[in-house]
Amino acid sequence: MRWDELEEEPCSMARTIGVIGDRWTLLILRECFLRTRRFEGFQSALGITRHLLAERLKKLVRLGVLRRIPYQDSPKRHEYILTQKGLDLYPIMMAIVHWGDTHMVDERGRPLLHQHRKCGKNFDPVMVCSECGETLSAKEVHTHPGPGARVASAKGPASATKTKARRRAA
Amino acid sequence: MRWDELEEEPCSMARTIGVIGDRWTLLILRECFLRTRRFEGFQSALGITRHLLAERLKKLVRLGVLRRIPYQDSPKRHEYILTQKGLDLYPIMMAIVHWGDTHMVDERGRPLLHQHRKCGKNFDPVMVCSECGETLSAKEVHTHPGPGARVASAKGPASATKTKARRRAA
DNA sequence: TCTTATGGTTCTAAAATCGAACTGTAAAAT
DNA sequence: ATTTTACAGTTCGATTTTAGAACCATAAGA
Repeated sequence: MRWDELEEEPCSMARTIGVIGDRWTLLILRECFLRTRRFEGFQSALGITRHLLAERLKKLVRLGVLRRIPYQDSPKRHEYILTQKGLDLYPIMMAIVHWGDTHMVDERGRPLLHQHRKCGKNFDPVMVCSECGETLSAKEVHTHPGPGARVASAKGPASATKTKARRRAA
Repeated sequence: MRWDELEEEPCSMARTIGVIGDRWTLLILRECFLRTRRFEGFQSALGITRHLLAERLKKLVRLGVLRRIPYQDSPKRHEYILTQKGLDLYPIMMAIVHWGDTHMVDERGRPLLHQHRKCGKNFDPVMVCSECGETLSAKEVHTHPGPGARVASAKGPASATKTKARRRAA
């Protein structure tokens, strides 16, 4: 399975990984949620090479996660801000941070606390069932094929009917 | 910032990315949650090269995400199963799947549905505040430094006091 | 005029990944 | 008895990605 095939996989996880599944992209998105908007800002905060940063930003714009907005002319300058599609990545980011808070902190404790404006308290993100509101864990969930599932073909990677050349973005 | 520096960053997200922040690792973990346990199973489901698979499994075991359990002698064979630390990745996986379900499905719909055993219904995962139970979104959250935050040094990547050579696992 | 700020692009070297073959044990098939 | 299959890797050369640094371009400021 190559990278440009990921988005064609009949699996929402594989497709999402095709968008955010590399280290720099996730760190760039972290910066976005921390209100970084400009090339220099990303570059100095992350230490990413300018080359890769330019490429990743382009990709995120192409996929509709970021929007490229001019904020001055001559020289043309742009800011990168999250679209709604990008903002919707927030639960993923928070889940990642929370796992790190739980399993990867050192003796000093958490680097960052999160305060819920509505209730005023520092919180952890909790995943619940949209239907009954109860906390979810892996063992309480049963998965079964949905309408977009691939037809059960012989095993092996990807689908049998080679769906090449049908590239679409977002 | 190199990969082996990620786990030393004062950021739970960076540290977590050091563990799961590459494409193959995330796909391997997807298979784990789908009950795959053996080398051949991962390999044929994913099409990953055996070389990389062996390396990634080793890494996940070293980091305490998977446990390597013998299931027969001569020849020695092992299964890879999620530890509690690994099971705790579930909210991340579900958040990733849910984003894909929302933004990356084609006209046919979702490849996979999730049913909550307790209430019996197909559900979406929802992220709520652990303190008040309300649904969370990025704009309602304020972040501030916690005890493990790095002391504000001059800007630039990572900390000023080069913390090299202080490698620890998990 | 020289320096700085910003947002890139280009280039070479190093690292990661791919793809395929190979190793080794033991059960099953011929 | 010999060959084939299943499984779990390891090894190795070729390809692709990433790192690191320099370079280009525009305009403001010293």
